[in-house]
Amino acid sequence: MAAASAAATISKQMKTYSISQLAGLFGLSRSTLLYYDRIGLLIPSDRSKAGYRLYTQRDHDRLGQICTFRNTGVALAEIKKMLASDNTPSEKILENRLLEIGQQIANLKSQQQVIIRLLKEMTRDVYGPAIDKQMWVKMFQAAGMDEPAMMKWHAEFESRSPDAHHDFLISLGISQIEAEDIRCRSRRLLNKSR
Amino acid sequence: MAAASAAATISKQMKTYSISQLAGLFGLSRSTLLYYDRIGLLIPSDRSKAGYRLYTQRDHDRLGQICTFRNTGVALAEIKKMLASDNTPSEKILENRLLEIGQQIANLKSQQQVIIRLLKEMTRDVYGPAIDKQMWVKMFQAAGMDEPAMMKWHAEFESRSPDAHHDFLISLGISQIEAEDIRCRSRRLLNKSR
DNA sequence: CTTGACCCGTCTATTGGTTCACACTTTAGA
DNA sequence: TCTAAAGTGTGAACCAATAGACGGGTCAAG
Repeated sequence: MAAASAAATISKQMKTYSISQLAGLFGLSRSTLLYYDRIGLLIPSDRSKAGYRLYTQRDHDRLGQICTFRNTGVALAEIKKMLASDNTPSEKILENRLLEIGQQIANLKSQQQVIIRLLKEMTRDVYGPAIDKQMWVKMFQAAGMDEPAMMKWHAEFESRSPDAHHDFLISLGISQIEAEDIRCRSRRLLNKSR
Repeated sequence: MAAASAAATISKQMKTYSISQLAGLFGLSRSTLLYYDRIGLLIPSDRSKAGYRLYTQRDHDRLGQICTFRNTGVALAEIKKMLASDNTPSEKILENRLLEIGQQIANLKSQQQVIIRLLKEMTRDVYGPAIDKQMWVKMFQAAGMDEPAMMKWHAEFESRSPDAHHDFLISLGISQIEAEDIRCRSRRLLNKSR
């Protein structure tokens, strides 16, 4: 029993990390590790005689896993479950998360639409009906959209409501011909991708 | 002064809404309106003699605006600012939000990548290296991906790391020829969109 | 006048932490 | 060896944006 205990107990020679050390290693704050301890997600294997948390290599590895799952946006409670039962009910959780992400992206995209509509209205009020195409491009670029993203956006707009897309393009002061060109390219992109 | 007061005061005949009525009208909960009152975002213009909140038509309209901005995901504090100064410093806020949304979408997409990588590893561990193509398609479909979305995903994978994409396709038990076909189509889609 | 539906304010819980206050321990330099 | 700084412990409060429960007051119909 003494031998078993010796094997099970954390060896004194083993390398341990203090809370701030470990946090720094993973780019987390001390507070976060305190929090993980509190919610039982990562409880340090040992304490110093003064009560300081001592994280072992195993704790270090576990935190690595936690960070990996955290990067998927899975809730901490779910991560805890996944690490507890180490076979693979994890799959379901990850698949659910994949589904969630899809919905969230869809939400964000619809928010984009709303904002763009609002900005369009506001700029029309202020600058008159003829808004510069330039200005829109600048605005989209400021929003992190690059050329392909803008093309994709046009394609989506075109598929969602072709008439509104046409009106929108015309409202930018773009010529009929150029507008038709953009719509045509949008439709082609759309056809390619389905 | 009596006349001015009469004009400024809320007329007794004016149609008013109770808190639950108004909430129902906009698909919100009573708690939400209570909260909006507490943070000063929407304070009812009047109270009944028993202290009940009475929302006027103007309150109703203001809530409409609030809901519109809420649909853009702008924080309530920002909405409050926008409604307070009614010219257009709102633009900056909306543009910032547009930027934020772009970042959030990028985050979510990277989360997707992480999950897909994890799921791939897990399924390989459990079912051996030869995973069914069928299974992946089913999994993606469960995640809300349709054909065009899957094609887009392949295109992204191809652009991000062509070798890994190739390995991935082969690992699904897909023939060299079919894999080449998919990669080729991915590249074409990619070229079209940039 | 009673009943049931509605409303009141207040309190708690949620997620993933962050920040604060205050006391104790460790470590470094003088 | 003393002291000051840095590190650590605990517990609590705070953030957004609600949701729900509580005990008690109010309103309309029967």
